[in-house]
Amino acid sequence: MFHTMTKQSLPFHTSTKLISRHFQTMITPSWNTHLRELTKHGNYEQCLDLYRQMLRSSRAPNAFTFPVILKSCAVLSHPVYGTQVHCHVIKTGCHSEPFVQTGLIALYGKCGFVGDARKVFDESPESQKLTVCYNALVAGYVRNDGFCDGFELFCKMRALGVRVDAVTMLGLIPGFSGECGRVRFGESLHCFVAKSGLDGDFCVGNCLLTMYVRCGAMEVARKFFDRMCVKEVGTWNAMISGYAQNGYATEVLELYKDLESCGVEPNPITLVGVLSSCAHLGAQRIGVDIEKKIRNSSFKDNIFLNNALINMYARCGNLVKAKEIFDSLLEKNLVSWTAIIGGYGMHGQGETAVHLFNEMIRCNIMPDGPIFVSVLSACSHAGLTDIGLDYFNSMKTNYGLKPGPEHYSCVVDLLGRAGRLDEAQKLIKTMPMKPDGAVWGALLGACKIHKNVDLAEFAFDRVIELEPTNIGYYVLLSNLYTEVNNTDGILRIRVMMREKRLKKDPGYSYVDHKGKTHLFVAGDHNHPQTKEIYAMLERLDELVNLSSSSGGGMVHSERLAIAFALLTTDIGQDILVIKNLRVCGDCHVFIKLVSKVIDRQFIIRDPTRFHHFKDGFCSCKDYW
DNA sequence: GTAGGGTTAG
Repeated sequence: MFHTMTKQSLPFHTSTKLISRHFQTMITPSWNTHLRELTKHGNYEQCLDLYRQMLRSSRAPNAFTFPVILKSCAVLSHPVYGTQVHCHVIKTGCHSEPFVQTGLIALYGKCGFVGDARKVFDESPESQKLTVCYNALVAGYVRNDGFCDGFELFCKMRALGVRVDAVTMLGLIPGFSGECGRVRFGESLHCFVAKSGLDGDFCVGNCLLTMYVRCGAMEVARKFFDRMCVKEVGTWNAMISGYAQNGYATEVLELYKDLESCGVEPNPITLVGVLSSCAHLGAQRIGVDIEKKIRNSSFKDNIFLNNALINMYARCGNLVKAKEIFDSLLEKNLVSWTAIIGGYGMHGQGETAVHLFNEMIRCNIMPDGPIFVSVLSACSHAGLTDIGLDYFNSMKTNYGLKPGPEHYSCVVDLLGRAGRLDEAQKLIKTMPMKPDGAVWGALLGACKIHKNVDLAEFAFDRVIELEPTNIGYYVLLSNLYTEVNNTDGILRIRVMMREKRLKKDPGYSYVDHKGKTHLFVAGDHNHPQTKEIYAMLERLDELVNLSSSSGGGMVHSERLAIAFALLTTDIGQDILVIKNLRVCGDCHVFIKLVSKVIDRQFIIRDPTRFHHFKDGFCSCKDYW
């Protein structure tokens, strides 16, 4: 990997020849100074390049050279070259130098060779092992899934009386993240940190906060966050990203407002978290403000931010804007493609999604697992069943990718929507892993569309075994029973829900109109324009019934929302964003049909939960 | 003149 470095990566804008002559006259300490300067400014590649020149000039590295070089290897994750440097260390007799040993332990720990790190650690005499040495190994263990070994070493430090400091905690704390069950251990570690007086370090605070977030203990995390005295942008980021990843989108937007009012300057990481929450809520207005901020900033070309913008606009239904940003990107990565393809897919434009995917392949970009989820679900929403199946098969044969349960659930959905329920069932039987809730849920959804009660009951039993509190599945089966007039079934589900104390939130749909968000629930009569809305709905139902038998898949609140939207939006407006409509085949058929009849284009965004509403309809709140 | 750590983006 070392030979890949270019001459351009050398320091100074002079020729290699000149540099060589310049450095040949130098003694080792001068080389060391240059090397140190380079790493100080984060120029690790150049540092290694200069080290190579040093060797070519027959200048022997010393105990001051190696820590710098090992650090560079560690940061760049160059284990192969790092091992070569280890040989140089031995040749020059520097292997017993404590600074060099620590560098080696850190290098091996960072590159995943924790066994080698341990070897170096064990070879070092006990009297020479200081806190830094332990810290490097503790962090090495924790990073490489060796939490128990790391914790054991930490206990040994305390038993031996080796000083434990903030950096020890920074290496150890991430090991307490993960499953919810560990949050108690995390809290006890937190107690230790506080007792030791190490909680004053804001890095340790950030680390503890992230630990709670990763445990999914959001309330504990928030309490801790509120109590933290020093909050720098990283602290806010840990909390914002934590909320965003755990689906607390409204909390993210609230926290972002707090951040702004505290005068903290957000960085790209902050904004990515906020944009992803805008995407979830359909809060395009805030997204637009953030885009303005980005365009006027130094990070306007940040690929993560641009991808987040594409994702936000696409999910908010503004595919034109999403595509505009996508096209303007000089550098597109797999995430950019996934965002735009997913966007077209979720709005029923499967053909465009597939076309873009093919274009991506033509550009020699290797697809990965997540992009196949976007492509497969695009195919299933657009009814491109066989194309979707071909893509699924190509995952393994053309790209060597192993389909995960998320891909199987897409294909079950794909087959199921097309009415190929037997094949869907067969596919589940041949899955190389245990089917998860989403797989059985997809089958259940398909059974609902095709009114197959027996198979639906079978899938339902499986899915509630895996996700007993997911109300959606109970509602799905109950709705199917309603459609086939199975009163016993409806009652049975109702009893089950009561026994499990599951309560369904009323389904609602909403439409943005002139700065107000109008919200509808089934059978809603609260809206001031109720009369006109119901008249319009009647007309629409008539139109749809005349043209096709489809359209029955939409619930009442959705149809009310559409009727209202058609009544109120300005003539000449060609894009209408209707929110919280379920993205399903029937829904798209209905929308397409209506837009054809009234000669307007509809964009539909995916379902979302929105907490800030009153009964009936709500006015524009802070977010819109 | 040197060394150890964490947060982050579909």
